[in-house]
Amino acid sequence: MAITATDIAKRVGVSQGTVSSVLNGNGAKARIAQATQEKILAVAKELRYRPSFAGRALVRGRTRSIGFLCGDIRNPHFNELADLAMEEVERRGFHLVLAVTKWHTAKNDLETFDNLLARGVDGIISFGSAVRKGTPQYAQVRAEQFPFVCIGHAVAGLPCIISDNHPGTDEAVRLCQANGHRRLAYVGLPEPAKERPLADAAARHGVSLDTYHVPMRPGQWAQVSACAREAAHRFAKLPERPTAVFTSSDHLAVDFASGLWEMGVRIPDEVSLIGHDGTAAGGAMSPPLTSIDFDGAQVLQLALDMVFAQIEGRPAAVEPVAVPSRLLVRKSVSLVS
Amino acid sequence: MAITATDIAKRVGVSQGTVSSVLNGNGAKARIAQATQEKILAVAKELRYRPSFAGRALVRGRTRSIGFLCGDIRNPHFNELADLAMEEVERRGFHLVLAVTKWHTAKNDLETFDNLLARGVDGIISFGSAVRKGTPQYAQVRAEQFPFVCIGHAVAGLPCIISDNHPGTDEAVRLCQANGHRRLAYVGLPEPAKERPLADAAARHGVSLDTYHVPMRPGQWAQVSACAREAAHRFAKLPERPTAVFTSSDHLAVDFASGLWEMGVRIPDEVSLIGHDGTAAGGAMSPPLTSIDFDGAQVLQLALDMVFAQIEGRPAAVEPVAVPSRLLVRKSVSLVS
DNA sequence: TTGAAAGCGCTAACAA
DNA sequence: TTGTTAGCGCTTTCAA
Repeated sequence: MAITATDIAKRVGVSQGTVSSVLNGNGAKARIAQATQEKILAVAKELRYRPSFAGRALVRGRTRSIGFLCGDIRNPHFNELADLAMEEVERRGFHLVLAVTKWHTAKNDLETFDNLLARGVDGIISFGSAVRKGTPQYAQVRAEQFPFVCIGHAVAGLPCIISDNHPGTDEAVRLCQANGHRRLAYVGLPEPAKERPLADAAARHGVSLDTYHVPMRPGQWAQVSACAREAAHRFAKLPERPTAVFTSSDHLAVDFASGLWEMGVRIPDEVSLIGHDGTAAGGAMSPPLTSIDFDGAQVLQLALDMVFAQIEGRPAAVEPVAVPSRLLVRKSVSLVS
Repeated sequence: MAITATDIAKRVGVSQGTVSSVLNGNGAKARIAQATQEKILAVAKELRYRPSFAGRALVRGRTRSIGFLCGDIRNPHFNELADLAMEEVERRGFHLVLAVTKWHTAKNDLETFDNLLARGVDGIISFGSAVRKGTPQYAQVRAEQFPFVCIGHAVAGLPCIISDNHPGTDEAVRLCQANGHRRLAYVGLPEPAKERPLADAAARHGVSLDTYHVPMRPGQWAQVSACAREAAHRFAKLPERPTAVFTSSDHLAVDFASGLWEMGVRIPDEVSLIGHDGTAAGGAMSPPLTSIDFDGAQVLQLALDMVFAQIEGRPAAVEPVAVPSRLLVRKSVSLVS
């Protein structure tokens, strides 16, 4: 069994309460004799004492941990964000608990959310859209004022941060247009928040837009790669191909590009490619991927500020905060051949 | 405040102990009346009761969570493994708590390990090499018989799983040799476990081997990408380039390939590339990366079996378990031009 | 300057 | 069939 504060107390010959005060740095406040303090500290170190997480959490009513709910930790969009979040959260003395839903189903999303709650996290940052009006979880979060922030989806009545994809998308379409592209394509999951700005921009700049939804049913999440690859194969065989492809994510773009490569279609010479999310992983592609970025660092900072504010009792605004996207120009768009 | 078992007890008009029994499925064993059980269950659901994590952990002495200690969650090797681990661990009713060290320093590695302990995890799977003979952590793990498994590094006296890189590396070198390659290169971190088998195989197959260590000092971990890219730039300018490059990881290979692309050097036409770890991310490169795989799924399964065995009180073997690597042939190796 | 004690929410053994 | 009780390890207040 691990060693407890009581063990130390016995060794030093003081009460457990005294040990607790000293170990929490309240020795001075509690007016414990210097000598006693030193002895306690020494014994604690010698025995490699570490306070019981559970004991502490129980009495404090806090676990000092934040839940991070996302669809897939393999997706660079999420693992890069998780990485950032971990760093920041730890800087604040908290831990990050990851939970991935694999986007099986909305039901699974909610279950994962419940899991996180069961895990005793003090707040949740969610990239899913499951916690929405009408679900018991939504009611609970509101009733308990549970610290919560949703990123990427507007949830009425709850704090959330959404990306305004218009500016970045418009820039991207303009770039394509300037490079002579007249036929664009969207390849990816059905995502109105990304497709609408694209359709708008295409119309505005007088270029056509074809849409190829990657077929992904619930439970198929593991096969994104395969789907994107197949989509690329089909795309390559199209009689008259669009010359620039917008994908719903960098993650998908990687596989799509690989699929094109297999078909002998080269980027950016034969097809230009534009991703979404502005991940570092996109930047490490061959060629580096031009992408519609949403400034993850800023969004995350905002999100964390919002959860921590709630944890500290300051309520967060519930009007969606919109962060404008912008184009991250790299090397996957070129003059149409 | 969240709702407690006592709240339910009051509402139903029974004792808190009764509520606890029923909610833990011990209603029958405790011979609680059917009607009472139903009432309790109903109220619990209505109030969306969730047992306090801390309370439960305290009395059980377990948090039902496993720590996953790795260097970098952006590295596909780790995030793919973490993904697998999460799934399996959750299947067993546990949670996975991630902790990344960024490989700053050994000291940081140990601190992160301590963090995980402080977090109250019931066991740790570590990809770091910090917990080694001589450290207090090592002593503690042994003294407390703390459930622990190290992957990738042999730790005397502690359960560990290492990869025997010889078979896969030999296959890879043979493949290169058969394709006409006479000059190989190793690009990556100094990693004897990978370099030695490579040197052996090169000698055995009569091909030369140059070594280019990517300069990475502690704290520079964030710049792997930049380093790999620069290494590629330097490599591209070499007067007489080796024709096949072995990297220390798929992660690094991605950036190295991108760097080569920028210099106009094409894979596999001008340079063949072989990665390490056999990640899905490598398979999504253009071209798909041939890689020395170590069967992460099997290793992880083994590792989890070992931690869970220890958690359940069965001690695990402390002789290193070696898993042979094998070559994952994809499309980044071709005939030398 | 320190000890004693209450109580956080829960489980489990034992009474009633 | 159900209630009571004793802790789990900790923080914190109040006494001594």
